Formats: sequence, C-alpha cells, structure tokens
Amino acid sequence: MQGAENSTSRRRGRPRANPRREGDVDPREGIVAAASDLFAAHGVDGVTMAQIAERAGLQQSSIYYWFASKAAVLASILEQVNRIPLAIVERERTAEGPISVRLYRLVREDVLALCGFPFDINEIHRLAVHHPDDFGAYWEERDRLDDEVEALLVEGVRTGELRSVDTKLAARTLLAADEATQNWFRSAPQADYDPASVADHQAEVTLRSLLADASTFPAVRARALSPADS
Amino acid sequence: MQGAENSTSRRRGRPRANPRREGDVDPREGIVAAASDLFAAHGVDGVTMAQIAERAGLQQSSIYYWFASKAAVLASILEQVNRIPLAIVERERTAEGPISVRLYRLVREDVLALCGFPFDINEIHRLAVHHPDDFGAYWEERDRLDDEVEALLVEGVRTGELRSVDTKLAARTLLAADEATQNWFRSAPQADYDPASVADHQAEVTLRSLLADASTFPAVRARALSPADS
DNA sequence: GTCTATATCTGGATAGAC
DNA sequence: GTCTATCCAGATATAGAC
Repeated sequence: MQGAENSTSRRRGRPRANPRREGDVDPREGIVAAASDLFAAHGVDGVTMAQIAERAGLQQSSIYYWFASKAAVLASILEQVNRIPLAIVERERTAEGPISVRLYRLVREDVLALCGFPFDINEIHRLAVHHPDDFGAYWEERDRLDDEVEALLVEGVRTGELRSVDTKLAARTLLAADEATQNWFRSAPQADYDPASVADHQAEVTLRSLLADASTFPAVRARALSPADS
Repeated sequence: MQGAENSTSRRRGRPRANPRREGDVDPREGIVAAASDLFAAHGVDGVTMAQIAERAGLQQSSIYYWFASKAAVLASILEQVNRIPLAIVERERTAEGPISVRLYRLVREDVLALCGFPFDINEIHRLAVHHPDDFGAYWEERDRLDDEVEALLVEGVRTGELRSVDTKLAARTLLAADEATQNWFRSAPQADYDPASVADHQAEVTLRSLLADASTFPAVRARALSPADS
C-alpha cells in the first residue's frame, strides 16, 4: 500500500495532463473503476495498462505509483467482488424457513449479483487457474461457496424437500449454471432480457430440477418472493 | 492451403531436427494435435507458437510453412470441433419419439461431447468474441445451435410434454449450462467424476426443470437410454 | 520442408526529471 | 504524484540458407 496520504493540503507531484474532476477521491478507485469497465468489455488480458491509464486520466506508468502490477489491480477488484456470492449463500444458509425457499432466493440473487458484476466471473476463473499462486485466497473462498451450497442441499435432502441427489455434484452444477447464465447474459443484446427475469428463470429451473415434488414449486416461489420472508 | 504434396517419393527440404515417427502423416495434423493438447491445458493464448512447435517436433518458425498464423491453427481445430454439437442437436431434432426423450439424449450427449473436446469451449467463445471477423462461421453455427434447440422446446411445449416457458431463454440457458458443466468438469480431479455420470446428471436436471409433469422423468430416462431407441 | 537468425511489435515495468 | 523516456521480455512473423 502506497501513496495513501491525501490529508496534507499541499498537492505533491506534477499535475496531471488531464486533471480529474473536483470530486476526485482516492486515485486507486478511479483506476479500479476504469480497469473494471475495460476488463468487462475486453477480458482481463485483452486490456493493457495503457488503456486503463488513459481511461483513468493518467499516463501508463503512473498507475505503478498506486499499484505494483496489473495483477495487483485485478486483485483489488476481486477483493470487492468475490465476497458477494459468499455473503448471499451464507445468509440463506442460516436463514429461517424451508430449504427450497432459501435455495430459490439464493440462486436468484446469485445470478442477479453476477450479472451486475463489472466483468465476467469466468474470466477470473481463467486467470485464477493460470496463476494459482496469486489467487490462493480466491480459491479458498470459492471452495467455501461450494461447501455452503452443498450443506444446504444436504439438509434439503434430509428433510425430504429435495429429491435424493449427489449433493456435491449438484452444488457444483448449480453454481456453474449461475455463472453460465451471467456469461451469456453479458453478451446478449441488453434489450432482450433484464437481469431479474433471467435470474427468476434460472432459479425456477434449478428448483424444479431439485424439488422432490415439483408441483410445490409455485408455492415455493411465492414464498421466496414475498417481502415478509426476506 | 500450402505444402500438400506428399505424393512425390523424393523428400524435399532440410530434415527435421527431431524426425517424426514412421507413421507420420500430414504435418498439419501433428501441429493441430499438439495445439489442441496445449490449448486444453493452458488456454489458447496461454500457449506460444514455440510450444506448439516443440511438441510437434518442429522449430517455431516451421509452423508458418503449414499455417499462415496462430489464428489459422485455431480455425483448423474449430472446423472439426464445432460441428459435433450441431450434429447431435440436428439428429435429435429430426428423430422419432417424444420430445422429452430426444431432449434427454441431446443434453446427455452434448455434455459428453463437450467434455471430450481437446479444450474448453468457453475459451473459444472468448476468442471468438474478441475476434468476430475471424470467426464469422463460428457464430453462424452457434446461432443455428440455439435455434435448433429452441425449435425442439417449442414443439415440446406445443405437445404439452414441457411446461410453458420462454423457449428462447430456456434454449440459451440449457446450452450455457452444458458448457458450464464441461468447464468445471475439466478442472475437477479426474478421479472424482466420470463424464458419463456428469452428463446424466446434467440431462436429468435439465429435463426435470422443463417437464410439465416431473413425475414422468424416470420413464423418459429409461426410454432415452434404451438402445432400441437410439 | 525445415532450419537458423533476426526483424518487428507489443506490453509490462523501471528510472529519473519536474 | 505524475510525467517522459526507455528498458526489457516474450511472442508473432519473415528472410534466406541448406
């Protein structure tokens, strides 16, 4: 962590060529925002430091004052992004009510969150696979996600709400399907679908595929979407 | 297309440093095989021409006698790979029997085929997104795939076998889920699951999520897997 | 046909002025 | 703190000998 001292009133360093607007906060945020947009549009290694810098209103090398490397910029993004699905899953894991209702909400909100991310989470998987040493924390959290979902499924099978499945396999499949959905959604013409209906569809498909008695689905959805219960 | 003249008995050119084994056929095939393996392991742009050449027993620059560029090597692989899911879908599209049975086989075999591919089809999507000009044919075929699956779903809804869904959305979701499954399967420890059980699970999940009456599923699967009907 | 050698290009990262 | 200038590594692709 470097250059975090904005508290002194006297400006240090040469002024920027393209000075930022008044409300400019921590330059790190501007860089992260620029990088997020570009990563989203072109993939992580389809983007150069020069492009990030240009959008952030800096010269290419100036980024290195704030971040040690391109990977550090990415890691900074991941810190924020990676915890959201985990928070959703953990909330439903400890929530009240039938497993099926919690599972519906889980899938729905996971898809919504993923679709709202500044870039495709599959891109991150790719990078994390290719650079496992830089992304140890990422994989730990990812495994926790699998485990938490599986635990929910195990309980659902135990109570008889869900049919008897290989819970580990089903958990992986479920999360992978969420990610696949956000993936194609990203490249679909924005006008065709809105995230909410895509998320609802995905949740319905998932629940119907797992419920012991699929005819209970309408009741499950109704309860999951009722504000009193969320 | 260059250098296709192996028919003359007199060898031309300087001998290779690492001569190929006796059964060596068209060097293009060896290059494609090497590239497929490496792309599978490290992703398309995690692989250099030098690595491909090394595995194919050539020097880096010698590849350029057979292929004009790295993209040309990739395109050659795609030609073979991309038609397989399409063939599966088209076969089931025109097959006899209930839609649900054909849909089960479609998903099952699509997953199986994707898992057997030499590399992750998502990698190809990525590349194709970033170089749309080089991959016009690829996207055309991909759209056909969507359309064929959707047509199956439409008919299934019409006959009442499937519940009433947004068929376009469902078709995309279905194919995306297949691809997601092959994606995680690829990075899973090979011992944990075999492709067949993963494919079966995916087919079951998909069918149960779409059947108008999920209780008919066991009969659907039984019929789909009976050899008499395939 | 394949080789060695090299041109060229790109992009991440560093040095030092201001 | 940001700039300009530059280094450096890695990779695609070309030139020309054999």
